[in-house]
Amino acid sequence: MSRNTIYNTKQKDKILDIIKKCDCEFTIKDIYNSLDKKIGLTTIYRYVDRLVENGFVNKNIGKDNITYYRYLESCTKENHFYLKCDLCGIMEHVDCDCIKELSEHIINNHKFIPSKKNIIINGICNKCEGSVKNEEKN
Amino acid sequence: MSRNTIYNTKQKDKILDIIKKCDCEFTIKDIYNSLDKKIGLTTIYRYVDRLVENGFVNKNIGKDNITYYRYLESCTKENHFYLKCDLCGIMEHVDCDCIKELSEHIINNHKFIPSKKNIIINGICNKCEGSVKNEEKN
DNA sequence: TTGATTGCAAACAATTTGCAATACT
DNA sequence: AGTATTGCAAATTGTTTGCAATCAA
Repeated sequence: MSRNTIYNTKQKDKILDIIKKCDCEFTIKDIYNSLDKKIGLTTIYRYVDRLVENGFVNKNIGKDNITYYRYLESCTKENHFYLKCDLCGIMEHVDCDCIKELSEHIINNHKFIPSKKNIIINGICNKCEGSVKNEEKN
Repeated sequence: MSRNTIYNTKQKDKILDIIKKCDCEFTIKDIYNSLDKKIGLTTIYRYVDRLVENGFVNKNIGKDNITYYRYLESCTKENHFYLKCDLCGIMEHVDCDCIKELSEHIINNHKFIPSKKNIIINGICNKCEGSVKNEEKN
């Protein structure tokens, strides 16, 4: 009978350790390369995927076409909110009441509980705004 | 001598046509499958990549691990806003002033222009709420 | 003891590259 | 004519799967 018990292992500990130390984006290979004693790539993929599913880690494609992950650090704290630029890819963390207000509104009016870990709004950052060009689309 | 001239071709026209008609996310295969007379996959990849580079299309990885693209044109149109359930995956479209207000706040206070097309807030929908579990990160 | 996890090798899928043929200006 | 573009086949890369061995509870 499946009981869905979760086991703690050295591999998971080690991987989470490394992830927590990256204060920026990381790739699966970054983790692999940081390991003194190697862990199977498969294991890393599987565990990081789990963290993504549970909302502790964010996953996205960089301009260079590489898959990057980010530890959404303070997931136990309230309302963490990021602005992600579609052009340069920078993800800025914002701590502002506006998000708390929005959350409450959504809960009350839309019957939906927003994640407090990873609210990410895409758009265009200040730096990139100037450089938005209107070239032809060819 | 390279002049970097850009040529218009039937293939590009056709691809852009299809992209513009999708008012939501699309994949490379979506485009390919929409074609009556086939265009090489390579060509689609190359052209869509160009659109991404030029900022006309946004690219990202979905929860399902598939690469999705979005035509950004209609950033000038209405606020499009979705609530996406992390558990069942349902993405509900919401038309509400709260998002307009938030947008304005972000523009004014955070020097960031939110995409008006693809604001997606993750969380847990009403139906799934009951089944929320509080597992560890293992 | 039981079920979860690991890690290898193999399978798979998505994307890129080389290159000759073709189309655009 | 000269350069950009196309599209096929092959190569490459990233990720997943099957499965037997191992480990945590």
